Amino acid sequence: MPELPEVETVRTQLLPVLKGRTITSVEVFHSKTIDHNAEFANILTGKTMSTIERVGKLLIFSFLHERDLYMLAHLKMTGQFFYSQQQTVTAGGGHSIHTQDITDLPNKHTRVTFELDDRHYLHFNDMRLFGYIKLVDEKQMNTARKHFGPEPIHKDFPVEDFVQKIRKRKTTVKAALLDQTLIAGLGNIYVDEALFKAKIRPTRRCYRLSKREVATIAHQAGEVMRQSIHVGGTTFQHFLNTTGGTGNYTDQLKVFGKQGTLCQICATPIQKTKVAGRGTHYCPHCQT
DNA sequence: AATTATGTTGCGGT
DNA sequence: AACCGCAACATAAT
Repeated sequence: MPELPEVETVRTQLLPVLKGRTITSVEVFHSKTIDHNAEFANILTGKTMSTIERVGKLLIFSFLHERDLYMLAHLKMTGQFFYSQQQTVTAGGGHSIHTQDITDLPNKHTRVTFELDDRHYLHFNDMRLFGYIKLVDEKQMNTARKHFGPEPIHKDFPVEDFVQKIRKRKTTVKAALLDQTLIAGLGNIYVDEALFKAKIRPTRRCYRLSKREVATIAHQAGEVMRQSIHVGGTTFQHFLNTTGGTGNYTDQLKVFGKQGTLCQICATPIQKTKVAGRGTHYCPHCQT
C-alpha cells in the first residue's frame, strides 16, 4: 500500500534517471489506466521529462518547455513504477519471493511502458487497476493539488490549524487521519503506527482529544513517515521500489500486521479490530 | 468452488 | 460541511 513514504521513495528514485530523458515511444496495455485517453501516447512521444513533484500520494510529472501539460500518477493500492534497461542479452531469473525480476518486464500486470532515449524503459504495473496515469492541463493540475491538506513531514506543518480542524470532527481519530484534505499522505499503515507512537486509541473521538494530544499525533505522524522515507518505505504486501526492491521500514512496524504479537513497550498482545471500515491495529495497554 | 478480506479514493446520499 | 457506505478491481485465503 503505497503511502507518502513509498511514493516519495519512488519520486526520489525516478527524478535523477528520468530528468532530461526524452520519451521515444509509449505502449499502453490497459486503457483504463490512462483514463481511456486515445491521444496519450501521441502527446507524450517526443516530450522531455523535467521535474517530478509529489503531493500527498500523487506524483506530478512536468515536461521541458511545456507549461500546460502535466502527467499525474496515482499508485492507489497496487501501482508500481519500474525502471529497467533495454535487454540486449537474455538474463537469468531471480528467485526472491518479494522482489520483482526487472528483466521480466513488461509482464501481465504492466499497464503502460514508456521507452526512453537512453535505452531504458519506465514501466507502470498495477494488478488491481485502481491506479492511474493521466494527462492534464495546468488548471487541472492545480485543482488536483488543492485537494490535499498539509503534510506532517513538512517543517512548517500548521499544528494550531490542524488542532482546530480535528476537534470539530465527530468521527474517530483514525477516520480523520485518513482524510487527505485534512492531513496529506497517511494511509492505513502510518495512521496505526502514528497513533501507537502518540499512545492514542484509533477509536477515540476527535472532539474529545486534547490540544496536546492532537499536536502529538501530528508530530508522530511526521516522525514515522520521515523515518520510513529514510529507509525506503514499507513493503507490507505489494510495494516495490523502481528497481524491484522492498522497503525496509517493514522491520520497524510496531503494530500494523502485528496482531497477536507482544507490544514492544509493555508485552501486551497487539489487537486487531475494524475502525472506520479498515483493519486497525493497536496496543490496548499503551494506547488510551 | 463460492465467499470474503484486502485498501485508496471519489461519488451519491443523508 | 461532515459523514457514511459503496463502487472501482484482482487475488489470496478460507
